[in-house]
Amino acid sequence: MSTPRSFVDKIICPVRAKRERRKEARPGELLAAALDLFVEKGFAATRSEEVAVRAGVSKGTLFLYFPSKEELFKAVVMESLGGRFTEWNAEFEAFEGTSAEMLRYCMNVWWERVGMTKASGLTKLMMCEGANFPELAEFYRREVVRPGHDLLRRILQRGIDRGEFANVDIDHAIYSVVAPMVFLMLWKHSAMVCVDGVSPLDPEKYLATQAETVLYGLSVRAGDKA
Amino acid sequence: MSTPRSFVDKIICPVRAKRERRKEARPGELLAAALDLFVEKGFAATRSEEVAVRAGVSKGTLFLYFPSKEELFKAVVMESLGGRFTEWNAEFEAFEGTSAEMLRYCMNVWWERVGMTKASGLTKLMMCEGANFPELAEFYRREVVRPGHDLLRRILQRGIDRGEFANVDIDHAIYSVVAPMVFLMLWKHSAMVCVDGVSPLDPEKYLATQAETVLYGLSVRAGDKA
Amino acid sequence: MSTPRSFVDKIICPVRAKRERRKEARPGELLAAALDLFVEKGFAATRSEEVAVRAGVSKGTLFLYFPSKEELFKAVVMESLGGRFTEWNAEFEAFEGTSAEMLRYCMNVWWERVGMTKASGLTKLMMCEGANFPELAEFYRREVVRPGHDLLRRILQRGIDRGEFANVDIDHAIYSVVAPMVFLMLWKHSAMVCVDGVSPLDPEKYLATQAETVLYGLSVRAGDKA
Amino acid sequence: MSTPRSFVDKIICPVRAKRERRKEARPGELLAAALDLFVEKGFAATRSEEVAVRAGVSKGTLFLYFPSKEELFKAVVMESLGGRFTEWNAEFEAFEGTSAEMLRYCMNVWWERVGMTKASGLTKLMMCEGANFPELAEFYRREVVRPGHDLLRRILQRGIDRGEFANVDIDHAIYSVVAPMVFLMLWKHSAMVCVDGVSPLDPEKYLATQAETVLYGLSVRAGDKA
DNA sequence: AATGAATGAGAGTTCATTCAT
DNA sequence: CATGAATGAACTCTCATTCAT
Repeated sequence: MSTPRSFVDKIICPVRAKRERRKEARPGELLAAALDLFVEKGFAATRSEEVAVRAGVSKGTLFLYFPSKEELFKAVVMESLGGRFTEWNAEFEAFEGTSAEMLRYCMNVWWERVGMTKASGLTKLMMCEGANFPELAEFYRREVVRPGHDLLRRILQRGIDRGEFANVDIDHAIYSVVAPMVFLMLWKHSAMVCVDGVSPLDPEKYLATQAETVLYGLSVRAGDKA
Repeated sequence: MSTPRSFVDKIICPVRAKRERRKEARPGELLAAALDLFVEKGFAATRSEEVAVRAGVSKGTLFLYFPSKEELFKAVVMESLGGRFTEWNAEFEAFEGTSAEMLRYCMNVWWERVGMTKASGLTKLMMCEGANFPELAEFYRREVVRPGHDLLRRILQRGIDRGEFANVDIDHAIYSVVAPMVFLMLWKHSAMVCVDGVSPLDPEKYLATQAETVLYGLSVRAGDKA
Repeated sequence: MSTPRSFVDKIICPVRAKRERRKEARPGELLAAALDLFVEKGFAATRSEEVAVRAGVSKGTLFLYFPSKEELFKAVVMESLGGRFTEWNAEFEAFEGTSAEMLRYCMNVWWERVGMTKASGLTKLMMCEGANFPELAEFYRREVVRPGHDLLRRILQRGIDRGEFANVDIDHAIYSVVAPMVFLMLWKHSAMVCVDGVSPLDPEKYLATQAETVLYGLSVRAGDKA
Repeated sequence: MSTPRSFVDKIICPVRAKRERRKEARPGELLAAALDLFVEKGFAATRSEEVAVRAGVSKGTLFLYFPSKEELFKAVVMESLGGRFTEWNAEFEAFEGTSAEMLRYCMNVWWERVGMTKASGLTKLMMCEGANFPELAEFYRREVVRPGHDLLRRILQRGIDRGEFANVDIDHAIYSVVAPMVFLMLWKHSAMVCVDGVSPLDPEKYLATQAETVLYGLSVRAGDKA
């Protein structure tokens, strides 16, 4: 399908005539504007024209690059999340160290690259509007949720295979890792409704605590059967 | 179906003409239909006519009972949540037992009466769409969030006053109690996006664990007594 | 057609049981309420229910007495204007005095019975909304404009026949008499749009002046051919 | 057709792509269609879509140029009346001649530019529907009534200052001038209700007569000089 | 006779999408 | 490639009229 030249392209050809550069940059600017607005107002409430205006182009141009609002959203998801799993998978494939360190590292980089960025708003958005846009929900599950779970599964399996983790039910363990991440994303993007003041939650600390809790649950203790 | 009928509706007059009977039931039927649809599709995505049709009446009839979609939503919120606080407050006013028991009981009945019912979908809805409907968000904060926080504040204050709880920062403690509730509501209504199969989360167990964590944080330990 | 028991009926049977009296009075109360509201807000902008409420009955009752809003309006017109011409015609048939006195008297009683009453609002209403409700306009012309012109025509014809008035073109003369009346009605009911303060127009004086102007135009002067 | 094109529209660029040409013409076409329909049917009874269709576009296009029906009406008022006062004021600022001539000239050009054009229907409309649309009434008073009265006031004041007019109450004098204009507009647009045939009123003659009456009232006569 | 709950056509307005330029 | 004028289906809300009670 039509996901246009991604951020990767920018690295390939660094020098260009200004006009040409802008042209090449169009999709990226549109995706950035779309990400901003989708996160800020949701999918349904974001008007196509607003995206175009924020990207500095006209309404028509948006539809030149993305055949519909839904495809635009999918492209945003791929740019921000789905398209980065090959990179992330490779990074973790090459990881050397204990599986506990690997899991901690995973949660940390997740926070840096997703949790604390606008991209986390996309997950919140899908939780809010997924039911109204089944095709988007399915796409998100396929391109983000599944690869994410698979990555975690490989980390956990590595730990078990190496005898570092207890032989727990992996699906259940995945959820233990994912739950605090999801909670953080929701809290970050929706807290204003439920608390009057500012959220007194320190995400890094919260995440570190949850990581240790999970790791404790995964630890091989006396009496466990290998 | 499990939408709790309003107090008034329970006082039924057994013998009545058909038309009259329907009239008495209308607001309740409309509120039930609205709750269903708002929770299912969100506020913006729910069309007024759908609510009417699901309640078995025509578009116009809905506006006979509620002057606008926003007022309908407010009525749903009052029926399901806001209007029940006087009852709940009275119940807790009369509570006898330790403050720890009181807090545990609070979280349990919250789950039974809100968390596990459709009403929990309203909180999720507000977190998702609150930014797009500021008046509704303000209403929700005034009629649900504030009374809820006040109820918790009284429980915590009682514990502190009786020397059962440490002299912690109450606002912070309220958040500790509310956070897992909020998380559960969001999880329950959005899990389909984040997990492939059924969520392996056991809400009661999760809630019980969180309650004990909070209570541990509130416990008076040696060396405290600021 | 269904013009219901008119005001006349009230004179006929003065003593009645209270309940019965109210019943009999219904149409009159509805007509009074309708006149008020039509004059105040116009025909299209007056809601049927408002009329019913102001008359102290329910919406359904209104349609029991008048099959539609248009028929209600016609009944109001008949009650206030159209139905009074037989009485007025008889009164002028019996008039003794000069035709000039007759014309002055005509304009004076018009002011007392129509111009200064709410009924004058109906003429303004027809001028404003007549184009949108052709059937009402036709009805109004037939039942009010035509009889009114006929009455004036007879007065003028009497004056000419008796040699009191010059042998002018009667249709044109009718207009000379009607114009200031229409002007007064429009001014009375619409001035607020065109002047900031209160209208400084004294209707009686204005009318008297206009009457003398018209009479001067009708006067038989030297050189006129009889 | 005789709707006066706005100043801007007159500056036409003879060579242009068809689409572009249409776009330039759109607002004017819509305003012309709106003026027609508002005058013909009134504000409330004119449907937005009708205006669009008469201008040869679709419903949506209307709202591309005017954000609401009320704003459309205001634009029509400005195009036809409110926006022309700067031009008219300048014209009268430059007037040389007696103040009596000035007043006669004022009433004459008013008839040519407003009274006999469709624009006069807007005044009739405001008198009919002003009470139902208070914001429009206020706008009309501010943008049309007030500037009109101010223009007249300056003429009258000039006459008094130059000793050409008696030192009368100016507000009262303004009304004397305005009243026949208002009457003419109402008569013109509503005569079909009040007369069977064609109105035998000659507006120019009527206006000239009224002008002389007013001027007589303003004339400085022996014994005045308060 | 009287009620008022119910109806549904119709109004103003929005916005994703198309396409002539 | 880029534009932005144009479209029209869809949405919320109103109100004259009906009819079961």
